[in-house]
Amino acid sequence: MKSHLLAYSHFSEEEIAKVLYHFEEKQFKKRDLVIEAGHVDSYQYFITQGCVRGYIVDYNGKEHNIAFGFEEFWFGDMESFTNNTKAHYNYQALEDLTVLAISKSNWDKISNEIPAFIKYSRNLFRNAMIFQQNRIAKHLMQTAEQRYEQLINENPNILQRISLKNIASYLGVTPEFISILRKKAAQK
Amino acid sequence: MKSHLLAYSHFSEEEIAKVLYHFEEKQFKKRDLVIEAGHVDSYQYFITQGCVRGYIVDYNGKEHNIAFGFEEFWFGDMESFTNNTKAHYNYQALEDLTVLAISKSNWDKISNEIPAFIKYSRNLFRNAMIFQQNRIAKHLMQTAEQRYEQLINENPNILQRISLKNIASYLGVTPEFISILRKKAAQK
DNA sequence: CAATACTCTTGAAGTAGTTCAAGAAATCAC
DNA sequence: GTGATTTCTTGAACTACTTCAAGAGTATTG
Repeated sequence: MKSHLLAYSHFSEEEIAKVLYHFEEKQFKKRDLVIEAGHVDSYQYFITQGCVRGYIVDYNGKEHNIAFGFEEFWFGDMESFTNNTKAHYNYQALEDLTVLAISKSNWDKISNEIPAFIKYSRNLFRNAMIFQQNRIAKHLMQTAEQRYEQLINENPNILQRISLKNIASYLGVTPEFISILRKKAAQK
Repeated sequence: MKSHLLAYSHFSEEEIAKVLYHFEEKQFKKRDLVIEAGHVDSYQYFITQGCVRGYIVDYNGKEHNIAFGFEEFWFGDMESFTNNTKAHYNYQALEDLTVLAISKSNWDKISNEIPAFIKYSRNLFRNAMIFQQNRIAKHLMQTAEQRYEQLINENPNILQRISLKNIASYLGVTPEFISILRKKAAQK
């Protein structure tokens, strides 16, 4: 299962076993918080089943989704993980969730013992960086309507798993406005 | 000069020399394009003097700044560099510019020969990823006014080096609107 | 199988930010 | 140092998106 993903870099069989050995499987119920803002969280999580949303709460108590995660995605509060500081972001299970969790100490241990793992994580980070940069660019270039249409074109199944409200928050608009867009699209 | 930055990871003296050996210094005039969208660019650039803007051009021909770079910053079109595809972004010198450029082949060579370099680049990517994520979060949470004030509070010297127009584009608003905000702030 | 609580929609009124046009101030080029 | 170009400002009209309120539909809970 996980080895499939580890085709991201070049690992030997023993290395894969060694890596996998350092993960622990954890379960969460729908609506549970995996990571809570304000607390230090020294884990990274790899999703094997279910999905999550990452969000931040502003000074008015309003939530803003910054990311979704599905099967075979990594998530975690990277700043908290790296610097042992309090997490800025919350991560909540949107469905019953199974993850493989790895602690910072195990992460560092593997990094020191298995060079391919550093390469693997570097590739992960690089791809995440590219993704985020493209997301910012889209935000600057496109209207809410274009962002919504592109999102559902590129992820046709997302509507089955993520509520309109959460999609709206991710796109940076109100759910009401998405409703208006839908109506408009239906009339065409 | 560069060794200062290489304090990011642990390098021996020889390793630093070996790394530096693979860079070439390049000069650009103010307004020159270092990277041109639509062309493959297989370099990463480390700024020793000057500053740049990264931007993308939309279907209406409008430019949107996605990043600025100053001394001791890296920049490059990571997607083009990694996958040998055409760059999506342009990078333009905003002042006369001196960079240390490293080709993809030298980058890969160093990565294979010097494990500390992979660690170094992984840390760079990780920090970039955190930065971008925080930028997205700010965009979702804050008004243009808050984003502008935070930007100049955190980078008090930026106004001396970056034009209002370019700052506005980076923040995702029109220059006219920044003018309005300034007037409003001055009246307080 | 009610009761409660979310989710999505609709509409009317409001606001943050845009567009266009034009002028003043600063910078650049020769 | 003068003409040309670019930068910043101002104002008036406009629009993309928000807010608030209320109702219908769908899940979730005991």
